[in-house]
Amino acid sequence: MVAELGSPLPAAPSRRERARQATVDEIKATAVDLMREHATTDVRFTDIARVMGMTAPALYRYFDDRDELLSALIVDGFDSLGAAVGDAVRPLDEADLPARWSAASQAYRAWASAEPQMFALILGMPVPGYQAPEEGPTTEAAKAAMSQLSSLFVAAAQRGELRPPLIREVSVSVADCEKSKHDELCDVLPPESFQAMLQTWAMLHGFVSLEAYGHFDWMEPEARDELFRSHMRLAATASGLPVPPA
Amino acid sequence: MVAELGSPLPAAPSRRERARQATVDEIKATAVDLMREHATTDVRFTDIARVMGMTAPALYRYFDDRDELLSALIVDGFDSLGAAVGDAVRPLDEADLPARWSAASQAYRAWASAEPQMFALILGMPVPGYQAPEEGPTTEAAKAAMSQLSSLFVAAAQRGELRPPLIREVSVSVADCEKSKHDELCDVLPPESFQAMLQTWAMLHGFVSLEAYGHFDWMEPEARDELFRSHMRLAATASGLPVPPA
DNA sequence: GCGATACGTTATGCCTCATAACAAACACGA
DNA sequence: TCGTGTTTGTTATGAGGCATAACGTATCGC
Repeated sequence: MVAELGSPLPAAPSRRERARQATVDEIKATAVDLMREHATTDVRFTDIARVMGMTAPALYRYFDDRDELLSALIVDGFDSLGAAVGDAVRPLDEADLPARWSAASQAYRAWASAEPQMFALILGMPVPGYQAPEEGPTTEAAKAAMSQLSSLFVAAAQRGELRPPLIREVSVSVADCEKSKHDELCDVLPPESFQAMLQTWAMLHGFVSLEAYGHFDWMEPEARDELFRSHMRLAATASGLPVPPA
Repeated sequence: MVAELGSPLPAAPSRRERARQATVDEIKATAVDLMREHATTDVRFTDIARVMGMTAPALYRYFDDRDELLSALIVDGFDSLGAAVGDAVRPLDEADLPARWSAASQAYRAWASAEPQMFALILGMPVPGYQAPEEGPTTEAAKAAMSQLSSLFVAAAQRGELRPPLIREVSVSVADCEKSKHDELCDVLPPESFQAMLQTWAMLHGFVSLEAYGHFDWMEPEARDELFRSHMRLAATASGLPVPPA
């Protein structure tokens, strides 16, 4: 034993544990592939196992039942969405808030359009068997994903670039804000800006939902792109986020 | 035969036809009840039949398969949504466009919150087996429901009360408008207003989706109500619809 | 009333979820 | 190196849903 100092390492992953984790990952990846392929959130253990060259009951060694797999996919979905937005924003100049907002919203949109099933899974109708556990892992993941958006408002506020929103009447109080589990916002953001952030999310989500579910299919892609850009320009204008000078 | 003049009557509904129609209606109503009860769009023929005191195979006399029942429910859903909005707007003063917009959006929201499953069915992720037939009955129904919203824009335009929208850069052309199958709009509405209408729909839909699927549950109902009102005020302001003086 | 049609039943086949019982592979200490 | 217990896979089995088939029975129109 050379490494007496092994204690800081978080539970050295044994060979078996790594293999198990790889299988878990493969199951989830296969499930997502099948969802994409069949354009549905309905995924069959049978199919996953067949693609993986296994039999269905083997999957129960890794997930107690279909709902548990679904929960795991939801967590991953939030992570993936949050990561997509984060990756899009990170390389940009911290001072260029319009660019960051544009990139963030485009990433949200692109993720949803690329993976409409995952999008439906995490932000659409709650799945039958699955109910979000109070304070469970999915709640945490959701918070992390959403904070990618809220951090833009915080940054704008801290830089003094956050204008008051178009709609001033405050209907969401500080108490409401705290219930949203994003405590860090409530101190920094004036209530009317927190409210504007929710409205911005609603605007973004509305467009992205309609598009991801095919309700804008009648439009040419270029027109959709332009419509989205103008929609986000409107969102920024209305919420007090900095907008590009042009 | 007293009624020789029967010909204008549209195919006198025979006793049998009425009974059949009643059964069809009961099946659909039972399906909707079960969807509501189980909070899912997944409905079992077995359950429907059990509730109705029948056996499952009997339902196949009325619907070829589950998808056909689903399609029928989708058509009904659009009709119901359109009717809900229409009923809310109809009694109001035709000149009071702010009130009509407020009532229409509230009706849209109330319908979705009362029947989140139906809402998901018609405007959420397309259901696995079901694909919207080109020019099929669901398309027509969808058009009718959406025209409840667009008619507000038309009315405003015809009364000369439609302001130019906040966002002027036109990204949706007349050609795009015509592809939306709402031909009557494209002559009356300037392109920027058609674009604004789409954005208004996206705003409305975004809020309503998030709320219907429980993502605003952390807010008090009163705060949600107020947030919605301010969101719709913003939508009207941004799109050029008349807003209440206050 | 009688023939045709519509409606509902039971019986059946196939598929999926899920569990049980069993077999092979592996890890690890004596 | 070998043996023992754990992990991971298999096949076998049962419950339940979709869908069809085959078969009575009620109802409608003439």
